[in-house]
Amino acid sequence: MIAKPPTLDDVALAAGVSAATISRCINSPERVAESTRLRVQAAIDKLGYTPNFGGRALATRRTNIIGAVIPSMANAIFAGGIQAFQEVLARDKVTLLIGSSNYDPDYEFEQIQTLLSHGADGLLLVGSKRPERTEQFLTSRRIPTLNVWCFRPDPGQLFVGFDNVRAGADMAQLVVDYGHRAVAIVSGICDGNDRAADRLDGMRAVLDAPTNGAQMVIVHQTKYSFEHAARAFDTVIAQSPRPTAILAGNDVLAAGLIQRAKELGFSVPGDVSITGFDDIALAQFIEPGLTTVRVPQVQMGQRAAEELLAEIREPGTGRSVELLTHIVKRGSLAPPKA
Amino acid sequence: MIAKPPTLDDVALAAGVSAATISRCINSPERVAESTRLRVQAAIDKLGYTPNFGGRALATRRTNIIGAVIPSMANAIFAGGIQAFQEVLARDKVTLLIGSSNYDPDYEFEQIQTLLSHGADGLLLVGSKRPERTEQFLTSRRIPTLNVWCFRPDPGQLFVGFDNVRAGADMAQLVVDYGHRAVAIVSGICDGNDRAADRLDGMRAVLDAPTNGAQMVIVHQTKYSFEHAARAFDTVIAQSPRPTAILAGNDVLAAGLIQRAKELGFSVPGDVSITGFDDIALAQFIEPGLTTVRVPQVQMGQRAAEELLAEIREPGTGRSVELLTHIVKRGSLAPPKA
DNA sequence: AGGCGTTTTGCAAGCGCTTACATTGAAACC
DNA sequence: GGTTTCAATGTAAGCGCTTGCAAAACGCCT
Repeated sequence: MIAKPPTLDDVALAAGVSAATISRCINSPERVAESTRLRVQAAIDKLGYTPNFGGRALATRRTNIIGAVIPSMANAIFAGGIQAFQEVLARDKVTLLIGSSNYDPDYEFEQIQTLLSHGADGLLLVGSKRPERTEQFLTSRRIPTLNVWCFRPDPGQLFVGFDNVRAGADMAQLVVDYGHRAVAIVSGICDGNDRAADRLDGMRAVLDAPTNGAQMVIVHQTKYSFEHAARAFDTVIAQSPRPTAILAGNDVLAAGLIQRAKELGFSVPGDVSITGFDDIALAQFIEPGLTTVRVPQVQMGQRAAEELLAEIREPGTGRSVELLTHIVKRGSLAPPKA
Repeated sequence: MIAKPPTLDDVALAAGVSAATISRCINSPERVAESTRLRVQAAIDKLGYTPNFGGRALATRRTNIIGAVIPSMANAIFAGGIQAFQEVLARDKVTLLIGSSNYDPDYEFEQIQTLLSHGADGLLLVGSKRPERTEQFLTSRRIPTLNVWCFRPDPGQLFVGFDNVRAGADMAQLVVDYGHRAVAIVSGICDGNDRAADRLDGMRAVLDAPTNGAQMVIVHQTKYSFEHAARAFDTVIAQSPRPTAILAGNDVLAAGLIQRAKELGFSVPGDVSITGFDDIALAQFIEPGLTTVRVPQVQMGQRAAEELLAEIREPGTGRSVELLTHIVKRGSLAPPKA
C-alpha cells in the first residue's frame, strides 16, 4: 500500500484552520499570528508534510529550476564551470536541470524544449549563435537566458564569457612570434559551433595577415575526440610544406595530436609545436606540457549563476560580463628548428 | 507586454477541437484520428506550444524528472557515466536534475531533499552507505532509488555497480605479484565514502595477508585533488622502509603522485611504481601511462538509467546489476629494482 | 434504412497550491 | 459607546493538464 503524501488540506484539517493559512505559514509566516503558526507547524511536522511541487509550480508559475544545455558532459571542458554554476544556484535553493546537446543544434533545440517544458525559470546556454528557429522559440517564450563561453556586445542578449576571436588571435600571434611560418589548424567543427568558428577566425586573421609572413598550410575541422585528433594529425602532417606548428581548437584535440605525434616518432615541440585551448587538467599532465589558453571556467560559472538569477528575479537587472583569458606557456610550443 | 505562453486551451481553440483531444495527441497519439492529429500538430507548431510542467505534474503525479547526486562534477570521474545516464533518460523525455555533494554526507542529504522537493520521480545516488537520517528520509518517502559505483547483494536496495573491495584487492595482488614488498596506500578520505573505504579494505586485506610477505608501509587518506596528492607523496616517500609502490585510491590521486614524484626527481616506475583507479582519460596521457582499474562508466550509466526507469514505471521491476572491472596495464607499474 | 460495434471526440471533475478579496473581531480613536 | 482601522483568517477562483465516462460519428452488415 502506498501512503499518499499528505496535502495542504490534510494539514489544514489537522490544525483546524483553512488551507490558505497553512500556505501563508509556509510562504509568508509574518502574516500569520504566532499562536496559529506554532499549531500549524506542529501539524506539518506530525504529518511529515512537504508541499507538492506540481501544485506549487502551477499556482506560482515558478519552479526554482534553472536549465542548462551544454555541448557535452563527457569531457572535462564544461564540468568545472557547471560545478561552480551549480554551487551558486544551490545557495539559493535553485536546482540545475541539465541537458546535453552533443554539439548538435537540433538536439540543443530539443533539449531546450524539454527543459522549458519541465518548467525551467531560466536557461544557461553555451555559445551565442543558434538556428533561427531556436532563437524565435526563445524570444517568443521570453525566458531569461544567459550565454556563456562567448562574448558579444549585444544589447539584447546576456553574456558571461570571453572573446574567442581575440583569444584565438592571441595564440596564433604567439606562434608566429615564435618564428613559425608554416602553420596548420585543427579546429572543432565550426558548423553550429560559434566558439569553434570564432577561434578559427581569430587564428586565421593573424595567419593571413601579410605582415606576419606566415602561411596557413591547412585548416582541418574534426570532432572533439582524441581519436579524431589522431587522424587529423596524419592528414595535417602530410601537407607540404609540412607545418612546424599546429594550432588546436581545444585541449582535447591538442592532446590527441601530441599523442599521435609521439606515436609516429615526431618530437614535440622539436619537430612540431602544438598548442591547445581551454587549459583543462590534462594540459599540465601531458608530455610536453601544453601551451594553451586558460579559460576562467569557475569564475564564468559563478558569474553566470549570479547574473542569471538576477535576471530571473528582476528582468533587466542581469549584466553581461566579459572575462579575460590568457595564455599559459608550457613545453609544447617552441621556435621551429632552423 | 508579456506574451503568456500558449495553453492547451489556446491550441484547442486554434485547432477547433477540445482540450482533451490535444492532450491525447501529445500523450497517446494512436487514440486520435490521423487527420485531426495533423491539424492539431499544425496548431501546436504555429503557436509554439509546450505543455506546462506544473499542470502536467499535478494531473499525472509524475514529473519525468530524475534526480542525481554525485560527489563532484569538477573532475572527469563521474562525467562520462552521467553523460551516458542522461542520454538514456533523454530518449524517454526524462530529464536529469543534478546536485553535487562534494563528498559530504550532510550536503548530500540537503541535495536529496532539494531534488525531491523539486519533484524528482526517482534518485540516482553514488555509493551505498549513508547516514541513518538520510536512509530514513528516503524510505519514508518511498522514492525509487538506485545506487551506482558500488555493489552489494542487498535485497532491499538497487545497485548498478561493481565490487570495489575486489577491484582494490586485485590491484594490490598485482602489485605484490610484481614483487613489491614495501607498499604504501594513498586513499581518498573514507569517512562518508564507502567506495574509498571498500577499495582500501580490499587493498589492505591483500597486503596484510601473511602469505604474501608484503608490508603495508603507510595508509594516507587525503582529498581527491592533484595538490593533495602531491603533498601525500611527500609524506609517503619519507617513510621507512621507503615504499617501492604506491597504490592510489583513484586516478586523480595517482596523477598527482606521479607528477610530484617526477618533480622530486624520482623515476616512475624505476624508483617507485604507482597505480591508479578508475581509468579516466588522463590515465593514458600521463607519463608513464597509468596502470589502473578500468571502471565501465558508460555501461554503468546506461544500465543505471534503464533499471531506474523500470523501477519508477513499475516498482519492483528494477534489477541490480554487477559489472566487472579489469586492470589496464600501462607503464607506471613495474617490478621493484633489485 | 436500421442496427451494431468501433473508433473518435467532448465534457467535466479533479490534481494541490496560491492569492485577491471578503469577512471577522478586536484594538484604537474621538 | 460608536465608528474606524487593521491584523488575522477564511472563501473561492483559478493555475494547465489528464482521464473516466458519455456522446457522437463512423463503418459495416443485414
